[in-house]
Amino acid sequence: MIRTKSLSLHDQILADIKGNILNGSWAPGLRIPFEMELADSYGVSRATMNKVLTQLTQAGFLERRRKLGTVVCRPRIQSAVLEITDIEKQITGLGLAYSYALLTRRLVKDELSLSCLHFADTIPFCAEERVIQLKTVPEAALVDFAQTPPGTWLLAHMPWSTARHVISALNASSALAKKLNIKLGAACLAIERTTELNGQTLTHAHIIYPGDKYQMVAQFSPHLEG
Amino acid sequence: MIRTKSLSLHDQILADIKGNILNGSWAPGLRIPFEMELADSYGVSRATMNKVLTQLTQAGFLERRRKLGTVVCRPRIQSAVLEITDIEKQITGLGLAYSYALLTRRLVKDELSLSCLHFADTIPFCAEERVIQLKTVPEAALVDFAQTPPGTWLLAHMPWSTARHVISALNASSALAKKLNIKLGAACLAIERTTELNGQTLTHAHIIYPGDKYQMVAQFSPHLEG
DNA sequence: AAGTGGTCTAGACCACTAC
DNA sequence: TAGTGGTCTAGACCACTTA
Repeated sequence: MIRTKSLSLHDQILADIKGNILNGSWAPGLRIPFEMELADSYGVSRATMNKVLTQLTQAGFLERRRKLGTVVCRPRIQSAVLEITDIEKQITGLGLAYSYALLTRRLVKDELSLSCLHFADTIPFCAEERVIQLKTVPEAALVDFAQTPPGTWLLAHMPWSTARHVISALNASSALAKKLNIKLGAACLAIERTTELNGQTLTHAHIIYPGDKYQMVAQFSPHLEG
Repeated sequence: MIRTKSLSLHDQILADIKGNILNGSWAPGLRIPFEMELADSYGVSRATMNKVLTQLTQAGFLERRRKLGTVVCRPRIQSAVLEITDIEKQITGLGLAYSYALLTRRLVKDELSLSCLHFADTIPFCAEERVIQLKTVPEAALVDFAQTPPGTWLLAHMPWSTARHVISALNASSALAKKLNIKLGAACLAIERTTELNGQTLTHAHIIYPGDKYQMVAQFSPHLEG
């Protein structure tokens, strides 16, 4: 094992074992040495070794069973980490100038409905339809969202929440085509995001990107750097 | 704190603290008690408390700095876990019958190019264009892939690897429309998957779903169950 | 200089499960 | 019943950062 300086013991060992799995030295199905044996061979305590093996197990590389031992898992191209960035950051990250326009704002019952556009260098980047539940976010009724995009405002004013994203493809309707300045029927990428807090819906966003201007990238990298 | 039986101490404490953050009791920016104080208040050792706080930090809920203390992070709707399942499992998971057809198979230089279709109840579910690098997977040259889909075969015969997914929307070309039995220009969801092993490209897959038949779901659930 | 988190150890007991 | 992983503790030393 190559010992890199200024890296903790367990991180070095983790990188080493992960390397064995990723380069094929430790094939899926292989029963690897017992925790105590590994601890001895690396010259560390069982606690440190356990920390490493626990992390690798949580990351999906290993499967452990008492008495049976530790086995290398079959790869499952199954869960990938999808980066869903704030729209403003998406655009400025591309080196473009960001701007924003509120199209409509309607307040019906306990729902605030917003329709807005996000621009990259004055070109429409995506269209957003947003519904905010005022029962859960009453303060939103007092904001006009003329300057601040609802996503940005909500991110700053909400506590932690969970979100569910549905990604789909659709053909641009005439209204959408006008908004985004694209051809009627052009393929678009749609992201529907439902944000919840304590099981209650906070907000619902429908964000539509022209298919030729945007694509999402998901990296399968089992929750571990390296 | 509610103590659920048959759950480890650190898991109980983790659920408790995560609850405080998710329900807003501990707002973003709040400096929470020091590790020792929390350990005392929960009646556990510092090591156990550290395990909990380390996990929450890795999950993006907390930020810790020596001397300064531990602070609740701002939420970042940023990384979501995207489930990218095997196509056969996708279809059978919907309660439909899976079948598969190989359309073309060409061997040029060190690349094996395949074109195939996946069916759900005899209806085209998605089209797959696949290129396998024979330099990295020489065994693939001997397989005819008439019965076994390349994705399934590769998953079973490859060691661990990393993958990068690019998700986009496109209008169906005439050739694609015929294959999938959809209208010309219909919006489709396209997934481009590049699989690497030790930095070398293993295989490249281009999978296209009719936009009205399939959508992807990504759940933002910061690497922790609950 | 002091205080906090980061890491590591040695030892212990328990729970699960193959035998 | 024996062996392995799961968990927890008490104590220690170090590293980083603020004061």
